[in-house]
Amino acid sequence: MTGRSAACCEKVGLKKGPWTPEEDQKLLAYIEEHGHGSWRSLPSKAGLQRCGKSCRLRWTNYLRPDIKRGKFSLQEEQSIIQLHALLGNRWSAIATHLPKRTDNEIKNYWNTHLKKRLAKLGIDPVTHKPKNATLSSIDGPSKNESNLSHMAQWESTRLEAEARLVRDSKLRSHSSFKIQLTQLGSSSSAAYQAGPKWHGTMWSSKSNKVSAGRDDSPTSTMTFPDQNLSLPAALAVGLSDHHTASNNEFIGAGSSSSHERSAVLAVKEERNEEELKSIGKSSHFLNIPDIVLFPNAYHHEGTQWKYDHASKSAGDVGNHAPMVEDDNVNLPAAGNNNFINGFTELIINHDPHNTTTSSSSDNGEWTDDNGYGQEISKYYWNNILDLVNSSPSDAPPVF
DNA sequence: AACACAACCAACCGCTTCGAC
DNA sequence: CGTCGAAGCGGTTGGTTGTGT
Repeated sequence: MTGRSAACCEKVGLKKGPWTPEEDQKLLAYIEEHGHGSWRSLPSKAGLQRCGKSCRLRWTNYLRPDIKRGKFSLQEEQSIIQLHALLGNRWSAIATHLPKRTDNEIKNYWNTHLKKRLAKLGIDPVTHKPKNATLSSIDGPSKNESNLSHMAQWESTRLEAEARLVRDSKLRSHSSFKIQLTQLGSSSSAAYQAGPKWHGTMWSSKSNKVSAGRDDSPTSTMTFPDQNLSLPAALAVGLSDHHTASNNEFIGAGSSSSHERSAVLAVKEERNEEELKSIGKSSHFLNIPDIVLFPNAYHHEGTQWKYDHASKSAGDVGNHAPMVEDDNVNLPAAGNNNFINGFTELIINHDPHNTTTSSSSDNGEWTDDNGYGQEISKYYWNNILDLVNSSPSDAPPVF
């Protein structure tokens, strides 16, 4: 960017640059007593020689009391990576899933740490796919990959909607509202019966809880004709005062393709603030295998791979340990995740548990020569999609 | 000790979106 | 419906700090 012309700070005498402790104190004291009100008028009232915008940024990115500072935890890193895979550079949306972290902080952390780490692993930080992957056939993307992509799109939409919910909940601090999805027909609808993998893990527990008292409002199905899969939809929610308003309004989920699918969402305002807060929690802490992100943190002991916390570091990506499945390694475990297992089987036509044959190339990139790249991609995207499924047991349903 | 380079991150700019009028 | 101000958002900059030579 060239030639900064601070449009909002054109007024002569307004200070720019780093904030001093005295300025921080003035801003804090004023907001604690009066709230921020109008940012434009705040600086003069607070005795600050700053523009309102600068004050707002300082408050939202640094001074706010609910901000957590300091190192990002492994779980936070995983969440950022996986949410980024779904949402892209929508930092504010990502931030809503990481409590007490600002979008600015997440963005900085991504640009300075995570993006580089993924690049070193041979994963394109934009597409989140192995750079040299040959996952697509010569004729183009496979059906499975296509479906995976579609699902990722849906989840992206849904997560964005969640982010909006969380944002809106903050704006509605004095009003409670509830959201309720209703389903087309009943839980015995064709869509709902389509597959135990979808039904049982990805949606049913959540949608069942919120569908009590359902009315006859239409709901959606998402269908993958190739696999005879359909999803109970309730996938996307855009909820804000002016966008959703009345009961049972169609929100407009989904959009994209010629694929046979439809989504209708019925929403009822009936969600209290605590529920909304929990939405923030519900999608945290996803599981990209540590061994992928921190291969040097693992070492072999006998027949097992062990995790060494001291060895884990951002730069620790040079030597790759083999991908193994072990209690000590954070991989999706067989049998404890119906959806992931089922979906994995759907997209990759071989034993999903056989992850022991792998290697890396000399330049440190994951290779596809013997399936390593595929394995990583599989786990990567499985875990991204597992996001939906990762609600802690104490968290109320998202939908 | 001095310098060069890299990494980090707070703060900035400008575009977009939203809401009031 | 159009206009305008405020706020939100993402990309980028540049000062500071850390590390290597």
